[in-house]
Amino acid sequence: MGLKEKLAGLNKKGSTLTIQRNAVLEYLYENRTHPTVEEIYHSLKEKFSTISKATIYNTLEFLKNHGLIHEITIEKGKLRFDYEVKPHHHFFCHKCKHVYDVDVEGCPLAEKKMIDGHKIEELRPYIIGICSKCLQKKKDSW
Amino acid sequence: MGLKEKLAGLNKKGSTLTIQRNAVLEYLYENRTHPTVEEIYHSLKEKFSTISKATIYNTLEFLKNHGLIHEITIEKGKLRFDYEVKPHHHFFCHKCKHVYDVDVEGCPLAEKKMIDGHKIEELRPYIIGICSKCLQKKKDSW
DNA sequence: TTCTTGACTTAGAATCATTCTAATTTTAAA
DNA sequence: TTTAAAATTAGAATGATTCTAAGTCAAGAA
Repeated sequence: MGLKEKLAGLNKKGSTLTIQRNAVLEYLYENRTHPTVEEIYHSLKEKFSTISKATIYNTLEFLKNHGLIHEITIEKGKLRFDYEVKPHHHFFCHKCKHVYDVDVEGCPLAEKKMIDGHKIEELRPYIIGICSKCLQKKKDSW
Repeated sequence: MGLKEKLAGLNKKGSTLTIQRNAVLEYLYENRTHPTVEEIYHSLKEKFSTISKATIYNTLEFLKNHGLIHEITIEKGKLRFDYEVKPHHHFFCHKCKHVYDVDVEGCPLAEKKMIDGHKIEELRPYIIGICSKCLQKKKDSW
């Protein structure tokens, strides 16, 4: 979904589109690197010197609850966020700590609404390993 | 894999089977509820009053690195651990914070060693939603 | 426009989870 | 036994997230 479309959805009764919320969503739109909260905060702080970390957290929670962004819990102890909400897999390299998007066809859960009587709201298919770049680095060092 | 089998594997050169490590592994064997670090610590503290949280963390890391247990990062901000290392899905209920085991047949990643040039070491297929019990509670309150 | 009310933002404190440190204890091997 | 390496311990330090209370802003009513 485009940025304008998402922003428009926020400007309805019950929710306010503030410059901070605009800035966070725009940052995620432009940075598809699955940034951490700290990265988002640090970058926005340059533009908006008074922006608070609490606002970053509140806004990310707000955007998540409106289904506009996804939370990623692939790395222990810290949150990352993703502008893309269409179902896709994430690959985490435990060497360089990068998160890669991966497309996997034929997931049997893709269209399911329920499993074992539980209501499915979101899929978080994570893959852990060593990424192609780090594999190459290792080869080079031989 | 049985508990004895896992314990035996630890008693080889390069690794020591201490009573603390024994206790942590045994706790996970007996408690398949995907406990948090705090839960493990709190419970073991009753048996071994001097056991340290650092030991819990060290031991969990040690057992994980030996492939005997799995780390679960399904809930933001805290680690959980699983005695079962055979591939299976986890369902997290964001109402009651329980983690359920779920079997999903036909995962296209099941046998894959590589994807997009990245080396796959571990799959963490997480599902988020509302569990059957919490759905029932909601119905009851109507 | 001005007023009012509720929603949002802010800075910093508080909390919670995890890691680090340095001292002590335990273990395995000589 | 003795010794050296490995493991454990208590508590401090760090890092991430949440909370708090005060101040600011925005949208609708008068």
